[in-house]
Amino acid sequence: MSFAVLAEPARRQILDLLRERERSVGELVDDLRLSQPGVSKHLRVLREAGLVQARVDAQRRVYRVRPEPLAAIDGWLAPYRQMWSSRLDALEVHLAADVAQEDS
Amino acid sequence: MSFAVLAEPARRQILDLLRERERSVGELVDDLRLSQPGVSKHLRVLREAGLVQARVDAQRRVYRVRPEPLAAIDGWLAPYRQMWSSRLDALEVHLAADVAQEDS
DNA sequence: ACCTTGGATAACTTGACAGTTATATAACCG
DNA sequence: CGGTTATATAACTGTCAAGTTATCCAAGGT
Repeated sequence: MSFAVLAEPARRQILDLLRERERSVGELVDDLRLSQPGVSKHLRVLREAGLVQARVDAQRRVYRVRPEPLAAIDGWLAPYRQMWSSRLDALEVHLAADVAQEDS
Repeated sequence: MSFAVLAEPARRQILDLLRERERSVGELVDDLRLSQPGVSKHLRVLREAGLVQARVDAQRRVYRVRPEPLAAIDGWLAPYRQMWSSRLDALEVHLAADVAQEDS
């Protein structure tokens, strides 16, 4: 699972940037206060995790997001999502009950 | 965001175990091939991230999951979820079109 | 052909963290 | 009380990963 890949803030930021639109490495370097090799290294990790994909445009590599691997994370999260949403539901019921009490 | 906390497989495993039912540290040690101080250390990280909560029962500390902080991760994931689900939709449409073509 | 641009890779340094053993703390039990 | 159980913390070690600079490679432009 790619949790470890996403643990790095710079990599999440890269994904967020690429989510808007695809970008070349140089554009990412401008946005990410980080050296060019640093960006390339993160991109490599993301590429090997299948989270981004590079297209060659002359001397540039233009990267874009591939969201599919994130489904695994979403899957891990799913049972917990039920937990916190049911707790929210319970909270709502509780609050509603309080309001009802105020009426009496 | 607690991505870094979840990057550690042992910590995800602890959460998964606690999701079934609350457990004492000792029970977790039995399940997680890991030394007792190792487990305690992971529990500390999880506790400080608000992902687990300890209840005192005599000499034991019984831990249980607090799923709320995972909502932040879910929130980060949300826009990507749209991306991959819309891609799946597109795939379905594509497959449906293929089937339709076979009919002709 | 030469120089420049855009990225990737290499080599290195450093810091963080997971795991360990040993020890402290605290509550229960006889 | 004294011993035992349950957990936390301390101190240490080793590994790994992120960041850096320097270098390589490929493609473009003139």
